[in-house]
Amino acid sequence: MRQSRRLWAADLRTGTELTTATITDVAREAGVSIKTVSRVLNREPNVREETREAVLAASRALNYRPNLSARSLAGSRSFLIGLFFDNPSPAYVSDVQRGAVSRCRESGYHLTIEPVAADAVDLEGVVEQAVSTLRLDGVILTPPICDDPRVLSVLESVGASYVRIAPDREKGRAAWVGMDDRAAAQAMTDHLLDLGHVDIGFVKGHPDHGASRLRQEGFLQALAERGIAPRDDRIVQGWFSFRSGFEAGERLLAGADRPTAIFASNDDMALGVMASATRRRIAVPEDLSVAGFDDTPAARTVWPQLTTIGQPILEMAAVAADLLITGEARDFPAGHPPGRVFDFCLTVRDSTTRPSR
Amino acid sequence: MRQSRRLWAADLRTGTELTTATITDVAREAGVSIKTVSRVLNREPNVREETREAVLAASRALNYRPNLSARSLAGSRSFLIGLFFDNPSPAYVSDVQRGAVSRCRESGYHLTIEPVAADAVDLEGVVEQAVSTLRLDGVILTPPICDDPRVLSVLESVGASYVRIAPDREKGRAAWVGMDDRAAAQAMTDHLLDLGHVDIGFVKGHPDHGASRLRQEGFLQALAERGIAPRDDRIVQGWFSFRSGFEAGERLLAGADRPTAIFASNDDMALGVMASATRRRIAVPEDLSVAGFDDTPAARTVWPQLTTIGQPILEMAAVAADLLITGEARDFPAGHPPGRVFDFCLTVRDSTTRPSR
DNA sequence: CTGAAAGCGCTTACAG
DNA sequence: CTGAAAGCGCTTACAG
Repeated sequence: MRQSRRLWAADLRTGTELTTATITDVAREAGVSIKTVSRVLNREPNVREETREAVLAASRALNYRPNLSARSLAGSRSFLIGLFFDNPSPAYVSDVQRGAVSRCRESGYHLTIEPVAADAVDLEGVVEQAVSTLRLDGVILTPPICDDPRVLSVLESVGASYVRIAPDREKGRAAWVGMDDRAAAQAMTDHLLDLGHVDIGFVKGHPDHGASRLRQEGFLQALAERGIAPRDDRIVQGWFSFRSGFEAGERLLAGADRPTAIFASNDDMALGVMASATRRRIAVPEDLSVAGFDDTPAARTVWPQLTTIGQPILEMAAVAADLLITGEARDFPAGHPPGRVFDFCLTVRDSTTRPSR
Repeated sequence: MRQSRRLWAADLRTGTELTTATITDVAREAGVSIKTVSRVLNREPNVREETREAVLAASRALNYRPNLSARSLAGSRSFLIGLFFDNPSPAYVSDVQRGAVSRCRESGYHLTIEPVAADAVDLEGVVEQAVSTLRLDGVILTPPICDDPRVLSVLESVGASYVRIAPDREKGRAAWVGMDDRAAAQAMTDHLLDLGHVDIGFVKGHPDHGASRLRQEGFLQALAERGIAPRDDRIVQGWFSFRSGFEAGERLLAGADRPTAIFASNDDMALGVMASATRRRIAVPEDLSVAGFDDTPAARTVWPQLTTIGQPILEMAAVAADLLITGEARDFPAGHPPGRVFDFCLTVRDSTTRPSR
């Protein structure tokens, strides 16, 4: 039974398109078989240039849009990539989305999103359901989801290929993109040391995030290379939140014996440190240099603007999508998945300067 | 020809699932026809409870996941909703996504995203391409895309139903959800007046956004109701950016004749005003009360925390998805689409207090 | 309350 | 270089 009514004649008359042209319509218009249309659209070889042009012309004339459901059902690809995330930060997620979509568009792929809670009881269920019903061609994972063993296992069990952004462990398990957090933290510390600071406070990140450890290592490494012994009371635990940064600032800035600079493991905490300084009438950067990490939009939304570390998140996400689309994320020698380290960018703004004492 | 190999026996042996069960497998397992399985899964009536349970049991046993592509190709629904946005702000978009997805999950829908540039040359093309190839069941539009006549036209021409979030004009054209910007701005102004402020500065929003006009009207209305004549030099143009807020602050706070409170049309500008005050050693809130609008995360990431207006964005987005899923966004009397106004929330924090003079 | 048949719009595997 | 046939996994429309 024919289920949808075609109204080409009517369409031409009224100017309205109630239906969409199918591959059959294009084939008829071009005077070829649907297989040939399929060849042209999929850029398969062995099509005469003349035939090819006729198909393209017919396709354009009818404003043909291949039906993704049909392609997916018949073929092995769904042209859908899934992004699973548990909001590290809206700005970060936004960049990941834009980067991934830009690459997807080049190849006719689309991006579906699945915001999830890292501590959800049925996290695996949500992942499995989405991958199976949508037949996702690939999955992109951001921290901390990218390090959840349950998620990785379920993806592998259903045979889905995936790329991890900034994974912390088991990098030999699947494709990934990331940056060198340790080197970046070291570079920032060097920046402060170069300005003349020798007494630098450090606010640690959330203990569950692998990046926290690496950033601290980079900080200590930089000090060590200059022969500076770190003072235990200058290193304070934080949780990546504004409030934890504020509290760290209160501790580090109490009393006369205080550091001339503070390096916080992310921007939110750096803003907290700045707020604490403001409250104590300690001028930034004149009396205290403050540095962050991440280059969030907020880094430019404070006074003075924050010196921080930026990552090419758009590009990292685009490459993640690329690994999925090209199939590189699926086909790799066991234990040797493709991985790529991106450059960071040390952005010096107004919150750091030479020490006044 | 059979194209995919089924390896049930092997699966059982190895414990790996290389294939996914289909409706045929479930039907066989339950001893019914595929039509009956379809009925149960789609919650259609006329199925014996006993049969129904057998199907459900078989479905669970085989871990059956209906293939969305097949459902979409055969039926009239794709179970896909598209979200088109041009980043008003990452935090806003993030909330919209989470709200929409939460409602989608309840009904087995998924969300695809299409970040677009409002000034893109081929904006219509991107929209048309996505809607046609994905067979989107519905589209959600955020400002300023929701007011782009080209986008609305192309959606209507392909017969897509859509819901606009916070549209500014032609509300009779399609379904929408929104809030009362004027009433919210009036409430904020009343808050400042109630504290005892009579000389209040106002920073206008971006002239292209409908909300800007409404917020200014609310501000003026509140003053008018107390018989206070607005001073022209107390109203400054802004562009919703931190920098424009900072510059507005510099103008409003120069000299001794300055307002005791400033109401900025969004949080970013309010933060700019606060930065300007800090630079001028004007204490907030002691010497100057500052109020914002939007309740962005940054509102709590400053010192003092910002008094502002919050919107139930999650809920608004969930209702938008609901209107699409239930079909209410499609079937409505001409010129009378469903629309819903949500309550705002005046959140008083630390940046506003009684005037000191 | 249940099912057999046809069809959705593509791709795959072959044949020529 | 091109095409006819079969099939992907569902829903629709109909019959009983």
